[in-house]
Amino acid sequence: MDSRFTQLINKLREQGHRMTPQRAAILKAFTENPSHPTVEQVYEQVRREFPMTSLATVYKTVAMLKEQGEIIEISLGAGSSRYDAARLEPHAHLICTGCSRIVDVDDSQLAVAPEYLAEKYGFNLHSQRVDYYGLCPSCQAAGQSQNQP
Amino acid sequence: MDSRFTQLINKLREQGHRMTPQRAAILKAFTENPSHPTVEQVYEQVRREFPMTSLATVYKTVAMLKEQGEIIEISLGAGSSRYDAARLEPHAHLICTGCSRIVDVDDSQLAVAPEYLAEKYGFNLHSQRVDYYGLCPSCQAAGQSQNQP
DNA sequence: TTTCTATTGAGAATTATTATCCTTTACACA
DNA sequence: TGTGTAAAGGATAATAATTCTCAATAGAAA
Repeated sequence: MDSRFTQLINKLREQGHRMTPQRAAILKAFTENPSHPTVEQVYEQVRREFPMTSLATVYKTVAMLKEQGEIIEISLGAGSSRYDAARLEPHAHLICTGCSRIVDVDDSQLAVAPEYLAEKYGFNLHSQRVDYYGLCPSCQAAGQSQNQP
Repeated sequence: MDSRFTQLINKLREQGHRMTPQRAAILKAFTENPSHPTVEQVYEQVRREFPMTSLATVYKTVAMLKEQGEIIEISLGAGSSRYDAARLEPHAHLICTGCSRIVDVDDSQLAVAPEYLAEKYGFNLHSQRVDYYGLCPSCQAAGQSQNQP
């Protein structure tokens, strides 16, 4: 079974997108980083291998992935957006308001009722976002104050 | 029983916050507008009554309300954040990716498992965000394309 | 009233993201 | 293996949202 990275490369190629070394490195960075990185973080990572890469290229790649529904944007209101391209199956996030850590949560209990809502309100749903905000164990221990999301 | 607006005014007063006419108007605009307005929209509304009000004042008020946990920010990645200060009870949103309309959803089925997660992952949760993205009935009828959130 | 300090207003500054525009290059096809 | 062409890249300017700054104003407690 192919990795998410390989699958994504193939899918994009089939759709007629060109595969440049920069683009492949960006895709690799996004799909293989489980910490929900920012554009800036991916940019730094890619630059270690391709030092001439432009930040604009990372943004353009993100825009393309969004169009394809292959990346999920987690915008927290303040600072840069975080991205989740490692996994597409619907899942929830635990977001620490102390240190901004984002933890993925897989739980059958969480994938609730989109089809029920679709019927009740007439919406045709295509994606979802379920985030819980709070303090992670280490920030609780450190006695961090709770900033709002 | 007092309105959300009145309750909020009282709570803030008790906490030692001063109540200026601008601030009261901003609070009223946020708490009594059910359409999840942006800062800019509240600013426009408040200016009709107090034309000298500054946009910065609205932002400062939002920051204060965030600190108090009295407003929920819905940042959509592109454009301005939307705010929900009309109701604090946990509820979900149906967000139309065609016209950006945000519909509140009250449903017991949706308030899932925070305490369960808190235990499992050791997080101390204080708020949540449950958003479903899709097309509202009128955008479906209009054949709008589905932009990602 | 007076005093004290939170709050305001106006605009500058900052930050993230998008747009521009010219160059480079992936890739289909000869 | 070349070649044409349009997609993609790079550098930087532009835009948009939000935050900061600081002097002036005005709640509210005494």
